[in-house]
Amino acid sequence: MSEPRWLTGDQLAAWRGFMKLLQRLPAALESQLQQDSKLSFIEYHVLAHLSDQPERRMRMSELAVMANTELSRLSHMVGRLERRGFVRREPDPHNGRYTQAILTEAGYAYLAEAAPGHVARVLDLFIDVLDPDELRTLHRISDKVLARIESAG
Amino acid sequence: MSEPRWLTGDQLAAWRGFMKLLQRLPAALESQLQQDSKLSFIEYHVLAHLSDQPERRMRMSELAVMANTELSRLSHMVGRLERRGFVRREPDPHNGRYTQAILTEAGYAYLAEAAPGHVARVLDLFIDVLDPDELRTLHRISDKVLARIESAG
DNA sequence: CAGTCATGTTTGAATTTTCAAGTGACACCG
DNA sequence: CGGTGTCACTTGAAAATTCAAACATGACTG
Repeated sequence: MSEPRWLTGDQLAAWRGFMKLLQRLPAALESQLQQDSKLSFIEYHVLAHLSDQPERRMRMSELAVMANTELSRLSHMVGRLERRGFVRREPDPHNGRYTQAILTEAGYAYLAEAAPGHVARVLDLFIDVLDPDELRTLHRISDKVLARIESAG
Repeated sequence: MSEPRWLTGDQLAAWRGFMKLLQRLPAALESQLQQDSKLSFIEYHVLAHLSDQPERRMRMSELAVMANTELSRLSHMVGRLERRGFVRREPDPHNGRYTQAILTEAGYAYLAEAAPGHVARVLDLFIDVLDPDELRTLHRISDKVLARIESAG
């Protein structure tokens, strides 16, 4: 058994800061969405992804990937959004195994109302704080780490 | 009502990538901890912060700040850790309003088992993927965004 | 020194998420 | 075509989290 390797002081400080960000930024965005639109971060993104789609509809499993969530969680979540009238579900006419989630008119309207406030907060708390170079670096960092996560399984 | 501002293409791409990271990195770390040590990310950090403390004890409210969590959640969580024998609680002898969470011997031993695997994963998925310059930039980014979140309330 | 107040923490109920098992549609194999 | 299998999704129960209210201790006030 080899001596386990630990983080250097700089690495630890950077990691701690980043972890704090990991916790605080989503919380800050959630709180705005919750307050102004009674939506969670993920619910917002489910609606947003649907609205980007040609027919405002998408398979549950695709949607799960896009929203970075598990199918089961999505299924419960879409059930709730359905009860609110924002989404409805239909079996895919071409293949009954698939279910399509469809953004309703009411859902679209609701999203349109919620979006500007959310985007404003993303700009205010995140985008506008960073200079273009930092944003570029962060983008590269994200891709690198994500690639590593993929390959590590 | 002014035209709401939106993100540029580059900004959007960077934001999307970063959001994905925000979702995937904690999930990847959690899954290792869960698998190898039956601890959630936050539970691990609660134990870790306690172990860093002089007497391996800390007030609940301080601990909540360090672990970036709300007091209520922490209280439930410490209750669970207590049932597992890793932590115990005592009222602060100097001021009965405060509660101190105390890491037990068993909790310390358990953490000592869990730590190397977790650290190895942080190194593997995160630290080792980035060069020192990127890590420095990320550290600066984290501090800037966190400062903005603080000041925005 | 009783009464009110503020603060730190806990508690229980409601909501959400996770986990494991269940269901239904299609594909394939004999 | 009848099984058997697999895939996409749903469901229900268990676990965790959030939310609001309760509680306890000490501080301040008249």
